[in-house]
Amino acid sequence: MTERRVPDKPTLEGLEERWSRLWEEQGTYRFDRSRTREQVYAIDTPPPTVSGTLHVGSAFSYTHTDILARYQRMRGKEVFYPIGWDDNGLPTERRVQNFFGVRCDPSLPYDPDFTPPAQPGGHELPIARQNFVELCQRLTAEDEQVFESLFRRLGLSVDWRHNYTTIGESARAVSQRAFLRNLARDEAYRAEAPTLWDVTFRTAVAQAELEDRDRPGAYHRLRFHGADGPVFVETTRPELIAACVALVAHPDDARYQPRFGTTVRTPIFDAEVPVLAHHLADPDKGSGIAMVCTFGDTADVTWWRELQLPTRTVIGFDGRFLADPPPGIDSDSGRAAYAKLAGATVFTGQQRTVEMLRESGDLDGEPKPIIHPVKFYEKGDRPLEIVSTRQWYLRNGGRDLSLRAEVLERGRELRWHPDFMKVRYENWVAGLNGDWLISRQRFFGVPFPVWYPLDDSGEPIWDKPITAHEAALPVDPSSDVPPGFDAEQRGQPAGFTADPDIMDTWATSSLTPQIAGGWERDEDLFGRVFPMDLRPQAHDIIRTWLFATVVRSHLEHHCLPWSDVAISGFILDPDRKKFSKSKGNAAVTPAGLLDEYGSDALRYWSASGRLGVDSAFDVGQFKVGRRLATKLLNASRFVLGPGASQSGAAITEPLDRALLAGLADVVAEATTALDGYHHTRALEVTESFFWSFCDDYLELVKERAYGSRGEQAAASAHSTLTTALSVLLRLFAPFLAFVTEEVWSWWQEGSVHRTGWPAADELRALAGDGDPGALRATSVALSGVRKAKSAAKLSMRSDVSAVVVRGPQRLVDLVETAASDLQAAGRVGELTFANGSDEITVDVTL
RNA sequence: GGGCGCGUAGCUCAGCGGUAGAGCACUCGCCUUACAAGCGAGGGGUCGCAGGUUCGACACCUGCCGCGCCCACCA
Repeated sequence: MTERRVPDKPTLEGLEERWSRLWEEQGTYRFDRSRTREQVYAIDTPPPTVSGTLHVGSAFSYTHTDILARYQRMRGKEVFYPIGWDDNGLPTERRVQNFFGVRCDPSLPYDPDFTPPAQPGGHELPIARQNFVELCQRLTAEDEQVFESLFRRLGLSVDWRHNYTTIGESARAVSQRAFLRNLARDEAYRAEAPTLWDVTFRTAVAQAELEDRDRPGAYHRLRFHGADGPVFVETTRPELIAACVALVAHPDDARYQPRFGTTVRTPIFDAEVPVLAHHLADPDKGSGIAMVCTFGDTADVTWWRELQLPTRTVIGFDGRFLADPPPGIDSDSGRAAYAKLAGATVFTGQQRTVEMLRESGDLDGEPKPIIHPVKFYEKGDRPLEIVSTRQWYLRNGGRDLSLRAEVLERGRELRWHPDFMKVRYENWVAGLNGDWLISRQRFFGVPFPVWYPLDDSGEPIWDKPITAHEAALPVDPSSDVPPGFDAEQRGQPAGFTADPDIMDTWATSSLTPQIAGGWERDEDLFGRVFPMDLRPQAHDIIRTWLFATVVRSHLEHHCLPWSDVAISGFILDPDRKKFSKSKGNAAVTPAGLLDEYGSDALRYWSASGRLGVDSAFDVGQFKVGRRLATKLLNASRFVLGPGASQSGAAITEPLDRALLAGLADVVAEATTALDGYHHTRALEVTESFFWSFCDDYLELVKERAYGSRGEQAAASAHSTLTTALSVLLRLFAPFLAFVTEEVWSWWQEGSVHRTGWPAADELRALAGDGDPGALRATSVALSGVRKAKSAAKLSMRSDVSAVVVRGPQRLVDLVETAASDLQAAGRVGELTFANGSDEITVDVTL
């Protein structure tokens, strides 16, 4: 046995610093890339958005992943556990804007000597795109340091050498390469179409980034003028009358059947629009006839497309009314009315429109206030508009039903933990209403590796894009020159121009298995890790990250990107609302919690949350976790304390064998649970066994271990204690990474996290004929003795003159095998046994 | 409107066809050579409601109620 280094006063303080440093120095979690795919367990870790502070919910779910990683590593798998930072995209842009008080103005020239203002001023300072991107890189680099140190402190067993960022060179190259291949296979295409548009950020957004929010609105009942009398239409968006291109009612609606094929004139603007039939019109909504505008909502888009209506655009990219009226408004009165709206915001435009409607008498009655859902960009704070723009799309099954069936099938192939989360994927895919819009009119992201030739008058030829060579990736088309051109030809007639857009951040993060795995960069590595084993993530991004990753892998590799997905729940406020840091005291930030309770306590709290289940934040679990970790230190000190040198001795005592037999059952159950991704169950059975190990077994064998019954009986106890401790430490290791490593280091060589997971059959061999029931029954008897002392308000140390143990013969026999231990633990003078009722009871004579 | 999940002790949650469980909180004890940031003992629940299946239901089925979330072309 190796030398023991058991401290006199074991403590949790300082363990995190010490062990995270040693793990790094010793390369404990380094991936051994000589292993084959079959020997590897590869994890596609979510790259967190580095936007200042980590949410407790993230600490929660990242710990789930780490538990699985540590388990697989102990099972003998070589775990590929990289991590990345999601730094590209709008969150970073916003943070940079606020942090430095700047905004990106792409029309400005690059200033190589630019330094940001020391104090952000009252208004945002416009700076060049390149200067802006440099600030983004500078700030994210700082944020990433903070995140890395926090994750190390959490004890995540990632291999930090495989760190990547979504704005980094390899991520840009992978994103661009995958895009070029999509383009070559006609999976990516460029089209001009009505687009969901955020007027604050002035960018297109995708269906997956929408959310509904309830907002106040009002039904306005408008009078349209027809040859056969007025038609009344109810609308929440009267300001779009100028964009009206038709009225639609249901084909079966008798009220409007006579009108089909006729035209009416719009109020105020006096434009002529047809009355048409379409099955999507709902006779029960409003007056049963809807005003089709270009574009008020997605239903308008459907009608516009299916009824082949003209386009009358009134809202610009900035969310304001365009300067000139759309086609169709020809009368002087109509043009005059429009002039009152030109340049106004949507809100103001509505107010002015209502005023004009009142004046003209075309508002029937008063507006009826309602609360109704309005579509927002999830990161925006103004309602989305729909404008017609030219954008890049990626086919994802939104339009092509056979592709949709394929990606649905991929979803079914995937093993979901928990299984019911699969429904969200299927709901989402079934509800897709278009392909994936991947271009964004923003600045800090991966540019499209594409240029356009300019014709002789300097206009881009959009349908003849010039693509970069894969070998040149990553490229920045705004500074790099396309194949076959000179730099001087940029912007010149017959020259070229860069695609101005960047990719949606999900267009990059949907390729994390390829980025982390070295696709087309390190094919040897890629072959050892792809397709991966596990995608861990939360349920809010099933429709984005998970789905998009499945699509990219399906298109490029014709397979799933991973075999299993583990979905973590959310952490909610104690009042069941979504957790908000703003309520905030520092103790609910991960750093604050780590300061107060330590990593193992935080890991314990995380581990007690099942996959897929949202849980209320409860500081109680932190206390329990910390107590467990402390208990582990103290119990280990006893097990490894003086006299504990006879490990390896024969385990002869029935009680000892009973303990090991029970532990074998625990190992079996924990193993099954973890194999099935039920980490909470594994922790629960281990923890419960451990507490009874401490409270009952340890107390029962204490005297014997001190030598009260001679060397052989003591040796049996010590051998059992050290064997059990070794097993328990390994069962706890995935959960309590620090304290188990600390105790392991007192008496073992190497890291507990690189030792083998315990085997139930080896323990059973040691346990021989041991019966777990013997320990259970003896514990019940001991408890009876304690109860008698407690009722008499005596110390547990006080002597008892006589005890009779009664119960069914079989159980009494089992207790009798541990008679001396029971006698010693209970300080019982005379111990006798008798047949009795159907359970163990004790008669105590104090 | 459709779907998913949840509703068990004051709180956070396990359980699951055979007489209700844990931790926290609470009460009462105990300085006990691993641990007083500890240990021992105890009180506390008609398992959301109503039907049904069954010898037996907290568990299975049906319907309701409540909470949360996802999805939906929401004029």
